[in-house]
Amino acid sequence: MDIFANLMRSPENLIPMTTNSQANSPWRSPCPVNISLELVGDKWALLVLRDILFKGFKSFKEFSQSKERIATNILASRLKFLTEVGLLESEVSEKDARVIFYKPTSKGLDLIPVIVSLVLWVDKYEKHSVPKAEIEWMKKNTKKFIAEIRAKFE
Amino acid sequence: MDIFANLMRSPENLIPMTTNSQANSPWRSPCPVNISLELVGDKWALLVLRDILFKGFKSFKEFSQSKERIATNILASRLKFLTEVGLLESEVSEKDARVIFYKPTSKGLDLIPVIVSLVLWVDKYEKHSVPKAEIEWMKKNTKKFIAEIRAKFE
DNA sequence: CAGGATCCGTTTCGATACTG
DNA sequence: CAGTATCGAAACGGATCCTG
Repeated sequence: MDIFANLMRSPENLIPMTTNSQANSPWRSPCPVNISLELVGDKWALLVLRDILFKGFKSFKEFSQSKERIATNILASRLKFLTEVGLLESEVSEKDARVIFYKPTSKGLDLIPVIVSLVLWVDKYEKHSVPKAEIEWMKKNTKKFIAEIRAKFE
Repeated sequence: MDIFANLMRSPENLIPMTTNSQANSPWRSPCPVNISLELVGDKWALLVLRDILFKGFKSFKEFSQSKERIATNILASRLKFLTEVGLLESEVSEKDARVIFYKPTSKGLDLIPVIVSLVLWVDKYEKHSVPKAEIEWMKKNTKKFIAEIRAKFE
């Protein structure tokens, strides 16, 4: 997991803008478009977040049994990473001391709109083997939808 | 670039839902949350898109000179991939036959909202070394902002 | 049995040199 | 200018092992 350590150490992961002399650019001054490489650059990070936010997964076991079959070592590293950057927090189950529950922080919950907009894009252009009605509702009531999911964790 | 070939071949890249028996899930039926792994799982794909959509980059040279210093072989593979999946299209410059211009397709333009929501999230939580005023305008006039960028390519 | 660490072969990345 | 070719470094991921 050296890559994450490096990303965290360096401010470069926040992709600063280059000079903006491009004619086609909509910006007058330096382009304020920062993308978090640490987050979007990893196949599993956003995936774990989706499992938590939209599927209600909480424990290591649930994540590992997800259809994508993430390897346990990879999963462990991602949970650790997401916790370290403040997107998730963990707590030991009261009922079973072996079980650790992961839940999104406020910062993590604020990613819901990002995932939602991505989901809507995917639905428009890629295979959708999922209920059309719910996607439609999600599209028409985006804010409410986001609020509802948020409410489940607060 | 075998990974992309495989992703394209397999419908698995559209992360189908597992059974949804989780108590905390907001879904009644299979969760319609598909994320395009091929796109978000790669550090460079979204980055190239950002350079095109928000910085107005067009040519191989411009991308390669971007601050993140993407290696030329990686850049070539990503441009090829993004073109193959229909997010970009290329055309040879009329002025210089050596130069190839890449521009977003309609499908690519539809990703603007995704990137915008990500940018707003990043601005809220990560270092912002960019004009606050423009981010604020972008936040308050999101739709107009998106439309303006779109208009530059249509 | 849950969470996760270790080992290790395989795949992918990415810096540089090089080519049409 | 727009890419390939090469090759060492890094990450993946499956199996297995460890610990409470």
